[in-house]
Amino acid sequence: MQNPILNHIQKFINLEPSEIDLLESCLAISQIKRKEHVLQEGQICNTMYFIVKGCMRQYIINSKGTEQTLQFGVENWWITDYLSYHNHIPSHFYIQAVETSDVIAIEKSVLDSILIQIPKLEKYFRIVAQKAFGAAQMRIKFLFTMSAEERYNHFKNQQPDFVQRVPQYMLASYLDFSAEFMSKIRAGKV
Amino acid sequence: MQNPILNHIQKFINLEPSEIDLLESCLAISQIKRKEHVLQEGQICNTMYFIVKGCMRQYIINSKGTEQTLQFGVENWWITDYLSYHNHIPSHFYIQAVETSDVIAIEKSVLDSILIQIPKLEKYFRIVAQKAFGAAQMRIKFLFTMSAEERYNHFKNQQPDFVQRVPQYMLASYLDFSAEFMSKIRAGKV
DNA sequence: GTAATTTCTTGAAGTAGTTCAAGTTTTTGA
DNA sequence: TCAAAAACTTGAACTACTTCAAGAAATTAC
Repeated sequence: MQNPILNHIQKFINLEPSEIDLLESCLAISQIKRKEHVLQEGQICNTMYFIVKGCMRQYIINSKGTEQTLQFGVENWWITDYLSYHNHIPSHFYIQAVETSDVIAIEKSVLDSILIQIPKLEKYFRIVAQKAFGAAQMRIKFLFTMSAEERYNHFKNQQPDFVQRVPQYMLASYLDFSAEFMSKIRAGKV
Repeated sequence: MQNPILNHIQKFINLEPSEIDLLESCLAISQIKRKEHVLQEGQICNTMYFIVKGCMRQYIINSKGTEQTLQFGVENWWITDYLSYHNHIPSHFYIQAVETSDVIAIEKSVLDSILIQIPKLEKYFRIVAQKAFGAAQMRIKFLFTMSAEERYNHFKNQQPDFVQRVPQYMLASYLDFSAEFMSKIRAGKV
């Protein structure tokens, strides 16, 4: 059974057998235990993570000491801090496993070398990044135009299973309201 | 004098003279008058715009009929709706010139063909999209962690000239507060 | 140059959310 | 299996912002 990342890549580009071999040889799956961090605030992020199985999140700790989740990643998503990655500057974010997860961690030096050997992969990463940016724009639209309750209901309609999968306080902060208010929304007390 | 987009591209990749010629022949600058739209809500976006000179914005009209700016673009920025562009679905956004602007408009069919002829350009668009996504993540962080006044001051410190360049009500909506509140922040009445 | 339009300002009243604190329930891991 | 830790709930008090309405100032375009 081949590396699951290859299925994802081949949704966007076609790979030659030799290219598949090269990727198989470079890309190993590793397990990140629940609550384990792969990036801490202040570190320079020089790794991209492809999530094979599980759930990761990017979060910050705000001035009141509360965690706020900026991004979740599940199966077939990439997660990293692209700004730290590209500019070699300390990250503003934590990246952590929400569930014990299988990921493919690719260091920048390795990826740069793979991209030179298989230039075709540039297209894959271009499309992944462009779609992610498009999704971020929609996320900002929802944050701007919907009330807290509307954001919760919209998210629940779009991702009914995911709502069960993560602690409510993480989802509340992702939707930009407090854990207490989430409780009241769910109880119909708003 | 060569097409200004070439300077931007060559910050990230090296182009051969023949590739420069090809790009010069495909890419023309057009002028978008102030307030003119290049994308309306509901249209399918099949063009990317590179801003040579001027200022564009992406915005929505919310349920109260008020415009809310999600993104500004200035010199050397790309602006488009990537989700509509990639998925061929109707856009949620308007894209409009804030100032009369010079842009290079590239249709998807043309760009796809250029990318086949100059695969190296994939890297350029990959990096542009990854950096844009990184910037969007930071934007969400600021929206989550700062008060309205902090967001205004932070933006003013980062982009002092830009604050003068656009109507305050547009900047207010970009920073996610009302035009009236912007007025009070600036007057020190908060 | 001036009318028309757009943008900015101000105060008063209202509200969608937060914060706090304490108790309850659920989940985790040895 | 059970103690400890993590997650969820509730109500009361509070606040950072919005909304509205009306007038003033600045900018645009013929």
